[in-house]
Amino acid sequence: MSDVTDRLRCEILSGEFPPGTRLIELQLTERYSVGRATIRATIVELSAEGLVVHEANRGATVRTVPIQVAIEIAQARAALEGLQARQAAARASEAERAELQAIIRDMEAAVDENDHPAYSELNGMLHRRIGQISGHSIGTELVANLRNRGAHQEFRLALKPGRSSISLPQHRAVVDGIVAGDGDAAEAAMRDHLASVESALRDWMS
Amino acid sequence: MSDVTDRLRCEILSGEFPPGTRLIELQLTERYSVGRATIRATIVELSAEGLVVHEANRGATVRTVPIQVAIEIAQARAALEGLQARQAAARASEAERAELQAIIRDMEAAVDENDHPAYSELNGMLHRRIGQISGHSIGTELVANLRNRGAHQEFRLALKPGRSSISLPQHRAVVDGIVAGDGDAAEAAMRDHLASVESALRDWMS
DNA sequence: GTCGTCCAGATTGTCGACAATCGACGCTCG
DNA sequence: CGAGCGTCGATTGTCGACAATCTGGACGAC
Repeated sequence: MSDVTDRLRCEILSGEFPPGTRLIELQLTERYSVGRATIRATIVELSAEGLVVHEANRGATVRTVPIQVAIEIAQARAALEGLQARQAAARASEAERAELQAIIRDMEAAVDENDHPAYSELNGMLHRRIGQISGHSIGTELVANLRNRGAHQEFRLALKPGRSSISLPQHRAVVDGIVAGDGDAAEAAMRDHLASVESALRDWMS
Repeated sequence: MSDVTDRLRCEILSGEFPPGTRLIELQLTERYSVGRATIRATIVELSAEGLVVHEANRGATVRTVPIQVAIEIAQARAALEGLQARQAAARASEAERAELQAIIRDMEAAVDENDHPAYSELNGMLHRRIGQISGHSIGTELVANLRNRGAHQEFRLALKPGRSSISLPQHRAVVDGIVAGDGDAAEAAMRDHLASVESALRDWMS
């Protein structure tokens, strides 16, 4: 919608407004130099995206995502992205298959060089690209929503040492399934991958 | 949020505003006797729910759902509700298992009496209840969203003669799996059920 | 006759101001 | 000294008005 919506969303995701922060309309008005009506619209929108909660007459706060809900998010993503992986296996063109393999190669290089930011970026790109290739617009939309909600936790998880060496072979399995046109394998690999994210979150619970 | 949001959502779902209708803010203002700011907020909200599309400087229209997208909705629901059915099988209390069986019995009665509205209502209640029992808040939220978006098509599909006699045994299989505590069976049955919805939609495509 | 331009009406985007509501502080009373 | 109540500041909900933008049709040039 408005440019302001993107900016606020970005600042929430980057941790500028930590979870639990109250979003006071007047403060945001002067921060972004727009009227309150605009701020109001962005808050309603981000509320629908699940990034903020908006109680009547009590204003909006940045959503705090309990570990339990982060686990649910990972489960829902497993279900939806598994579906996407299956369809991507059936629909990917030759060029797209090569592109996915190239991303995997870049990820291997990033792991070798211990370049965590690059790996994280490639990770996001791989998931997004598979969604696009699947052609599943609804799934892509819902997954983007879920990714927003879980961004904070995923960010922390990615920093855990040794995490990338666990997830890399799982990603490779997903891409192998898609390249081979084996929808069952691709879906299973994707669900495995996100199940491993889920169990890592459970460990983190303590 | 506002009471107006619920009213407008209801009227869209009931067909008062058919897909493609332009939603003009001034008309809605006088229809609901509220200011334009309120209407604006409800439109942003319904837009986020996917019920209406809202192009910049061009206003809002009731979303038209092409058959292709309706199929995607059914697929995404299959993935998410399959997950819910699995978890419901693991978590349902004795009372809840009995409740689900009671709904199935009521559905059988509705089919016997050819009471389509009652069957449709029970159908919705069964799916909703399974979502609640699963305790999966994220999944429940996403499924509610998807149900809204596909409401028109599902409505037409439900009117198709003989449809209930196909879907009833599928529903029974889902509940049987949950009652038996067999998560795999419950998930498979739910996915089967929504796959059959998908193929019915594909038939309807012609 | 057709294309491009321009104008008028309609509709949306944004703003500032007022009314309604909530939370907290301080005060009084038991 | 503690509980209940009233008041006050802060924040949100709503409204009307103005500015910006888009749509459709009329007009004129080629």
